[in-house]
Amino acid sequence: MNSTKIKILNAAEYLFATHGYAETSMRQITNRANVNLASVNYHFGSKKALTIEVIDRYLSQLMPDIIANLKQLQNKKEEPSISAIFSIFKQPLLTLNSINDGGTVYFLKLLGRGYIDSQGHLRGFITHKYQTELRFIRQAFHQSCPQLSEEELFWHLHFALGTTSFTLSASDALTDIVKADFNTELYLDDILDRMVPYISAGFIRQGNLNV
Amino acid sequence: MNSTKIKILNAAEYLFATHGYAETSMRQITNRANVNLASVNYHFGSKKALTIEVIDRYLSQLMPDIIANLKQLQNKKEEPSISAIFSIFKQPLLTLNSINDGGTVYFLKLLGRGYIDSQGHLRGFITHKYQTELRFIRQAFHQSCPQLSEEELFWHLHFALGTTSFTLSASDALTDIVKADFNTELYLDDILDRMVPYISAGFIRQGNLNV
DNA sequence: GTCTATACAGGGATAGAC
DNA sequence: GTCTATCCCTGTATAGAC
Repeated sequence: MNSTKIKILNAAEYLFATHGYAETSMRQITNRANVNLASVNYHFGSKKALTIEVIDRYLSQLMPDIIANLKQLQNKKEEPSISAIFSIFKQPLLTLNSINDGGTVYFLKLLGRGYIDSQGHLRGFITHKYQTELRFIRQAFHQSCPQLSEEELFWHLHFALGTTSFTLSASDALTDIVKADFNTELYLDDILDRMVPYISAGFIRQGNLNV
Repeated sequence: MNSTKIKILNAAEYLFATHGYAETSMRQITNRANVNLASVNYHFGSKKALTIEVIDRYLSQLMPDIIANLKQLQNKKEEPSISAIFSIFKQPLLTLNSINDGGTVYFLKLLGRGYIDSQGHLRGFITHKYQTELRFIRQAFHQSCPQLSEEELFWHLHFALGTTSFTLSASDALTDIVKADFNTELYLDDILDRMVPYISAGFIRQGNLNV
């Protein structure tokens, strides 16, 4: 149990999610973690590698959970509802809160920032390390919803991921705008409540799934 | 006619689009533009301000195109569908790509970054300069889906922006995956075609309205 | 193995001479 | 407007202490 690594991961996760990747310096991270500056490079190799490990801490728990839920769904004979499909992701995502308080939001924020920010290094890492899991997810979805082609599902899942991670990444800014323009005080729950129907609609229309 | 400003803008635009924002240094920009390092800060104030002006060169071309297309659509007698409105954005966006290689993707990446950025300088600039254009666009959407309140429309439009920015940020990788796994050759054009129905679906309240 | 102090090159920004 | 010199901060590498 290396406590320095974990202290760095926790500090980096918080700072990356709240201030952004580029706006967070190694010195800020190590100050917050109460460790020496050089320990980041000793334990992780580079700032970029640290970013990936921060996200992978969540992914390594998320992926097996999703696969397990998918296999469970495949065992049932009936055609799955759209809400059943979403709960495949919902429960594993909420479980991330057990790793670290607010973990679910951190993960989705970091994913969004990482996808848009980095030169595709995060993407490359994920598609390489979780190659088999990602393929399994697509194939399982295809078997469960034969009315959508595997390729259509691939795109739909990515669109949904985009909506989710972008919205959460920008959630602070968006709630500020809404407060200024519409005088409405919104919290994360409210945003999610607005987002879920939007995401679902994109699946229902083309797929003709039962709600 | 200040040629130094334009030389800097051209160099920055190219380098930002090909190597990314963070990976492009002021010294690279000024070397490519054959101007002095300090001239960037003299003419633009900061690297961030330069970025905003680079984006604005895209915006200043995009906005009139979109408005023109919208007005053309409104001249037709029938009520325009949501997907028809979204298709309005497609051609102007792709035009950015023909002006500068990778322009479409880079513009949307920067737009996404600007919205994720909690400081919101880019957001403030856009909403101020393109006030009337943005209001016109919002009104067009409001006419096509009057069942959505202004606040709901705000969120839906940002969900759509998130899907677009996120997806196109990864578009090169996604087309690679699709080619490898499904043996389908896709271009930016095709991705937008797949995205429009998905984005539009979220604007339609379950069951009614023309798609 | 782990941690610390420190050196270094490259980053953006700026003051002042021209 | 333009240029030089310089400032402080960044990520990274390394030598040496525990």
